[in-house]
This record gives sequence, structure tokens and C-alpha cells, in this order.
Amino acid sequence: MARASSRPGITDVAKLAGVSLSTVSRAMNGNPTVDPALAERVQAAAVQLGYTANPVARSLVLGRTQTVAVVIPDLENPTFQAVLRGLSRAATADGFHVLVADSREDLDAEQALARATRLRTDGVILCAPRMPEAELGELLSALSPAVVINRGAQDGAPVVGADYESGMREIVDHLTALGHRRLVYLAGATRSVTHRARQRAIAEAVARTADLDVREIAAGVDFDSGTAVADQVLATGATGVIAYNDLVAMGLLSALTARGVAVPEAISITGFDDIPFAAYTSPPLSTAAVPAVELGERAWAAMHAQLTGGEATPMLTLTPTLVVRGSSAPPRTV
Amino acid sequence: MARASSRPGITDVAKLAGVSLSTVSRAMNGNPTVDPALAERVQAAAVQLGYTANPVARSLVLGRTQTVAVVIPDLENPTFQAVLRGLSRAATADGFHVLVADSREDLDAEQALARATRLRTDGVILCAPRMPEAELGELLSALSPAVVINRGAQDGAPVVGADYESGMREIVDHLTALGHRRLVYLAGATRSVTHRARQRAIAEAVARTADLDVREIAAGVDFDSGTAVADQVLATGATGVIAYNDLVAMGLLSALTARGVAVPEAISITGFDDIPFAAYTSPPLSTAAVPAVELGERAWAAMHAQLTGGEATPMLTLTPTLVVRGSSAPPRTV
DNA sequence: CTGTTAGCGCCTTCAA
DNA sequence: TTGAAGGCGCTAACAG
Repeated sequence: MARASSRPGITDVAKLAGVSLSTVSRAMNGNPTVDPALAERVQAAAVQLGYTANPVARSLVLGRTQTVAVVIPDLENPTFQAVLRGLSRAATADGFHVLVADSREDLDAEQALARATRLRTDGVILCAPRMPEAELGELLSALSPAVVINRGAQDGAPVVGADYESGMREIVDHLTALGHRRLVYLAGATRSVTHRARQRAIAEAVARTADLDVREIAAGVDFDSGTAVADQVLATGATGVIAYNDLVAMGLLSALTARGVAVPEAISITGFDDIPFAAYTSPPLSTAAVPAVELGERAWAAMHAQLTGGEATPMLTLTPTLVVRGSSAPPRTV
Repeated sequence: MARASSRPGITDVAKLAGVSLSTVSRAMNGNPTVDPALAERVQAAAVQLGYTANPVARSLVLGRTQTVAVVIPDLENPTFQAVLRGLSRAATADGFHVLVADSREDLDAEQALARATRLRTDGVILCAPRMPEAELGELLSALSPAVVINRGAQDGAPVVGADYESGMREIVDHLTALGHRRLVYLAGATRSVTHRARQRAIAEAVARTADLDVREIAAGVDFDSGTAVADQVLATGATGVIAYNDLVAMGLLSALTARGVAVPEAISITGFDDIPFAAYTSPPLSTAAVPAVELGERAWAAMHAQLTGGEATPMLTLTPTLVVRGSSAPPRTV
């Protein structure tokens, strides 16, 4: 009588259908070696009882949970949100569940979360842009199977990422094609992998473009970082600004507008990422669109492949798309 | 030899420490009835082997998973993202894991997801603003324990929500206090609970404010819905617009700016929610700030209380805060 | 094709 | 205080 309110178990179904446990199990799992008549009887009994197999028990015996974990540094960041969205939807479509863990930019927590979530899932998708390479390598072997997002190639796991270098190259080329020669680069998270990619692209562009001058100013990664450096930017006399990301660009745009500096007439601004609101500023932001949702989808695909024994893509790189909107224009002719 | 690469089990630790399984189990769970010396030996063995108890096996025997599910209609919506963030962080702080399920605004999927995720978690937090009341009631009893977000009081579960009526009242009063008498309300998701709350507040304000006229125009819930009704809004000759939410307000703001209509000089606009970007438009948006992160935290608290046998709060309502920024001002004196 | 028998890895009475 | 034994709910050989 203790079981009165508890969910029906496989035993109850077996009893009601007048068969053994194994038959119920087989029938419920669509095993074709079951007599159709019996299978039907089992189905009926299951329906009558409202029976659904206990996934925890199945997980224990099968050794798989049909769940993956996603470790993300900051659930507030629009790019990670998009990655999560793409991942979640793709995984759901394949019948998997998703456990989210927000490490809140804490490097220690990141490791611990990844390891802990791995114990209750079949694999983890890791967004850890700032974890030192050595730690990452070790962690990945403990996590296996894992998928890494936005990092250089790894031994232990497939990597899915965007080509920030290419995106930045397109940005710089766009600006120089418009005629800009004096630019400012607002640097963001200087210890992240994606920052270095941006720097490389800029250095390379400077090397191959006549008269091009790009001055780097340390900013940050958020809106306020952009507003904070407005005067510094104006002081350089640059005709164009390459912001680390859209948030910084929007902050700068806002501060310049407040100072009566016309964008793009007096100065051009570009962002990076193409977050949802980039299209809605005034003027709308020219930027490099990182396919974050697709990044999530591909990360899932890479995980799914490992889970189903398919061959792993060691490294997949998506190319950002230059999106020219209203914040960039030719420099004012003097 | 088959176990070579597999994780160490409790048996391995027992063997290494020279004790029985039960002792290891007790020691690992900090059971005080274990000889300190033995406990230490067990700890050492566990560390040496890198042993961690298998959470799936524990879940099966204990009947709890230390995991809760969150069902959300749209991971792209900034408000739900904030709820998820608050919830995730609060749950993590209490040692719980969070499974996310994005129902993609599909009512059938919503039900199915909620039921399915419940099987592998200890409870579900449900955001289902559009589910019919009858269905919801039935679902909740199947889900128990559950917590509902942003709905009217329920029998089966505690409800945590924001007082949209109060928020809207503050918005209208703010506008009328500025001197506005001819307003437009841009209606959004007309079948949601939160829409009706807004309507009630407006009707009530109209009833008690002399000469106040509020015309309702059907819009939608996103940026484009706002831009689409710009001309219609202008045609009314209203001096102020109450948008369903910030997104709609931003769309309208953008369209009006494009038409050369000055905000707030020619027309005031208010939003609702105070999403992250509301502060960053030009002019920044006056709005009612819904404490979405706190909503998530409180929802977790309500769940945690049920899980630990604490008394349940049947209904908790948070009050939005009026945030006056640049998009609202007194109407132009004719 | 079906039933019986072992576990999956762990916790928890029950005896000792 | 410790160990032995049973079982959480299910699947997968292994016989029949």
C-alpha cells in the first residue's frame, strides 16, 4: 500500500498484461521479436496504467542518460545564449535533454562544473574561452566525450568555432575599401582566444594595406566600456572605429551621439557578433555576424556523432558574415 | 579487464580500504557512526582512485536526482533568459542541476516536454503563459512538485510572478502625470495572462482619470510589430504610446525616428520589462522593470522549499519598478 | 518467441 | 561500529 501514489512500474504492467517483465521491456522498446498480440496487450496495459519507463533506471543499466551538459561562462552574454538555443533545439530534435551550467566566468567553477555535470550526462559541450590550454587538455580527457566551442584545435575533443580572424579581416577590409586609413581598435577580453584572432587579422591587414594605421585602445567587452573610451577615441582623430564586439560598439555609438558626433558621417563604427539588437541601433550597426545559433547546432552534431559512434569532425570552423548597415560609410573628405 | 578504463566503483574503494561497501557508502556520505580512522582510510582510498559516487545510481536508490527542469516557451526572449539565469544560479548555489527545455511556443510540445523532463528530475518550473487554465491544472498535478511562473494562483503548485497590472498602472499614471491625455496602447500577445493584466490596469486608469483616452491598437510582441504600426500610431494624434513591451517600443521608436518624429518631444513612448537594451536606445526607454532574474531566484526558492519539505508559498508576486528614462516627457503644449 | 536470472552502482535496513 | 543482504526499476544474456 506504500506504493499507492507512486508511479506504476514495469512489474505492474507485467502483472496486468499477464506476461513477464522481459516481455514488457521488449514490447515497450519495440523489440520485433515479440508476438504482435502480446505486444498489443502490453501496450494496452501500459496505457491503462499510464506507465512510462523510469529513465533513471534505464540510465543506470544502459550506461547512458540521453542528456548532455553545456557549460557556459555567462548566461547573460547574447552570443552564448544563442549557442545554447541552437544546441538545445538540435539536441531536443534528436531526443536528448540538455543540462545547463553557468560558470559565471569563474575558472575554478568551470572545471568543477564540467566534471560534475559529466557524471550525470553522456558528454559535455564546453564554452571556456579563457581556460589555459594545458588545463583544457587535461579536462577534456576526463570529460570525454566532449565538444569545445571557440578554441583552437584540441587533441581530446572536436572543436566547433567561428573564424574570428576572417571576420575581422572582412571588417578591416570593408573600412579600408570605404577609404579609411586611420582606425582605432577597441580591444576587449585580451586573454581570450578570440581576441588574439582579431589582433592577428588586424596586424595582417596593416601589413598589406598601404598607409593603414590602426591604433589599439584597451576597452572591455560591454556597453559601458564603449562609452568610457569615447573621448579617447575622438582624441585620436581616427575616421573609423573597430569595436571588440557589438556591445562595445553600441556603447561608443551612444556616447558619440550624445556628444553630437555624427555616425557614420563624422566617424564610422563597426561591431562584432551581430547580436539581436545590432540591427536596431540608430544607425544600425555594421558588424561581422557570428553564426552563434548554428555554432550550437554544429556543436550538438559533433556530440551526437561521438555518442552514436559516428566519426568525429576534429575541427569545424564557421565563417562570420560581414553585415554592412548604417554605422559605416566613407570618411568625410577633408 | 573489461573495467580497465571505466570509472572506479564503490567496490574498488572498499577493496583498497579493506572495508565493506556499506562502510564506504557511509563514510562518503559523512555518516557520523563511522570510526574516524576508517573514514579517513576510505577517504584516502577514494582520493587515490579518483572515486566519485555515481549520481545516476544514487538517484535510482534515493528517488531523487538533485536536478530540476525548467520549461520555457522561447529561449530567445530576454525575459525568459533572465528568469533562467536567476534560476540556474540559485539552484546551482544549492547544489542542484538544471535541465532546460525550450518549447518553442508549441503548446503540445510544452505539455510533453514538461512531463518528459519531470521523469528525470525532482520537479519542474513551468513558464507557460499561454496554456489554457484547465490543461495547466491537470498538468500541474502530474508534475508535482512544480512551480509556475507568471500565472494566476493555482491549486497544484506555488506561483511566482510579477504584478503586471501594477506595473502598467505606474506606466499610465506616469504618462498622465506628465500631462498626457490621448494615449495609444499597443496590444501584444492577446491570449496571455499578462496581457489581460495590462488591459485591466489601463481600463481602471481610464475609469479614474478625467479626460483620459486610451486607444488600443493590435500590434505584436517583437521589434517589427512596433515598426509596423508607426503610421497608425501617428494617425491617432496621440501624444503618448504605451507599448506592450520594450521590443515593441523599440521598434516604434526606431520607425518614428526614421520618420523624423522626435521622441519624446513630439510623442512619448514607454516599454515594459526593462530588458538589457532598454537603457541603450536613443533616447533610452522609460519602462516598467520586471525583476526577471529575481523571479527565477524566487521560483527556485519555491521549488527548493517543496523539495526539502518546507512550507510552500502558494503565491508570490513581485512588483515591477517604474524606470523613467528619456523616452517620456510632457506633451508638447499646443 | 517468452520467462528466468543476473546484474547496473549505490544506499539501507537488519544482525552481529 | 561494521558487514551481509536486499532492492531501487530496468535491460540483457541465457535457457527453454
